[in-house]
Amino acid sequence: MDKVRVRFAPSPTGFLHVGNARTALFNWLFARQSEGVFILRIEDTDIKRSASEYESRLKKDLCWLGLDWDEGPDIGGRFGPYRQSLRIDIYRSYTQKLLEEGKAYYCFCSLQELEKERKRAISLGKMPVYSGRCQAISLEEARRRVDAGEQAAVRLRTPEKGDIRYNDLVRGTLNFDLKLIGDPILVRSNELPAYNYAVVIDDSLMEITHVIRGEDHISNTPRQILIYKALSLTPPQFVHLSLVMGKDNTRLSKRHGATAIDQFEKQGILSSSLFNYLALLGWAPPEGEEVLTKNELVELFNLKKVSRSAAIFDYDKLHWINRQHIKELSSRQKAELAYPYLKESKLLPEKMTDAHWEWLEKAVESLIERVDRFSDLPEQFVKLFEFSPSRMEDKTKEELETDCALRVIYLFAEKISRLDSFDYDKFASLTHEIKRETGCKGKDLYHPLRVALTARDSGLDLDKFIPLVEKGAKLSFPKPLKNCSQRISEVLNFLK
RNA sequence: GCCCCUGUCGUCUAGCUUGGUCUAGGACAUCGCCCUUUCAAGGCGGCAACACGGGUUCAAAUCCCGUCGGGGGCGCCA
Repeated sequence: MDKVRVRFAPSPTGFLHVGNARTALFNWLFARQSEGVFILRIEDTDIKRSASEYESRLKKDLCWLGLDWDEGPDIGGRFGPYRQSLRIDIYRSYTQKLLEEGKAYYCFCSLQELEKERKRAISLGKMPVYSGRCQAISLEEARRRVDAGEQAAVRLRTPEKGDIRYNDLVRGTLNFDLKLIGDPILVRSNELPAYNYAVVIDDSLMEITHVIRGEDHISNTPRQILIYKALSLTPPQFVHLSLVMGKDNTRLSKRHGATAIDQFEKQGILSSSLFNYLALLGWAPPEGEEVLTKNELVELFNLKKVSRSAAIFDYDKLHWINRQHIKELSSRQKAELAYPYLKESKLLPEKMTDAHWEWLEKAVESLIERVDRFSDLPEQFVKLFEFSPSRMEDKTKEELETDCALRVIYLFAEKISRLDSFDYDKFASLTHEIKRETGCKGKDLYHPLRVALTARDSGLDLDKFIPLVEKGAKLSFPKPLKNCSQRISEVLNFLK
């Protein structure tokens, strides 16, 4: 079998979004697992909408996701250039050939005329198809008119009867009636190639073996096959992927949540998590194990097993997968990933000492399991830094005012004031004494202490909380961390 | 409107090619229980689907036909 060559061919008219990214990812996965070549080609023939900022954003996002290309703009390759705007001469030479052979013809119809015909066809309940009116104009006459400055597009002359069928790797045989396909535009009157034409020439010249793209291209495929035929070229294997939808079953868009790839990055979704989730959208691993690394996915992926029906993007599952991937990180990695969010929230200083990092590693290790993205971490850290008995909820405050609670807290305050240092071991022995002296135990003993130390009725285990607060109190933070003894005396003041 | 694609738990899916092993499996979400001084995490368990109607067959999620639903396309956009 020939070496697999696939391509991702975005037009630089917007950011890389989930749908495109998944198409790119499936192409990449297929290329890597078959030890083939993954090509990036920029389809920038729509000069009005294309912009180079988008191209660099696209490339940046692909890199972040870990989709590296073997041939493409900037890095080049044997089949360049990889930007369509640089290939205009190539298309032009093919056009001349088609025109001479009579396989294509100039069309002088105005946009208004065409629009009118289209509307009429629809109102008659028919598929709008170009009438073929300009087919009769001879090449000599057409050239004369073009030289005289008349605007003309170039159309492919297609057969009127019969059908076009092709095999789609995930959908099987697809059949299209030629009566419903008009003569497609090859070259627009501004002399730039139309999408269907440029794609065929590029895919063929770049020796693409498999065209893996979105389902929205299914109906372009017969037109493209017609172009391959006119050019005496062999079409590649086509693979049409179903589309990605939002919760309400409409095409995924901003109102469903994040859709641009860099938004996920900003939220603290690991690229390995998005990669993993995207691969699972429309495909399932044979053994059912869903949390997978890039390498495992390359190994297990099977293009033929891709689902034919549209899939809804599920943020919950993405988040769950992200959690699983975060767990695999080392403490240091977690801390480094968490830091920017915490610095941004003014919880951590600009300059971090070794002691800060050591503390942060422990803090993140304890708190990360309560969130599924790094962007949610600051609100967990706030619970550590913020201690204000006066802002306690009434319900929580009441829990402090029971008989047992009051006795426990006062006794604890008295005992802690006699210590010059505090840690969890000391906490354990104090509570042991308090239990003996007050007779309060279990929840009656621990819960008041939790509330007194945190001003909240839920949170970290105290064996994690106490060391964090005690060690943190010795470090400098934008907003200082109070130690246990400070906290208890504030609560006492508050209760008076 | 016309053409094309598609239809298994709320969601992603396994099973469908080669009917029986499917009282339809897994995962997310949800609910409950356990663990636990709280919350979270974790462990265990529950709820929950073959779109509908006809065939074919001893037997259909699996094959055939129809209906309905969802999506896409119908550009000198890509």
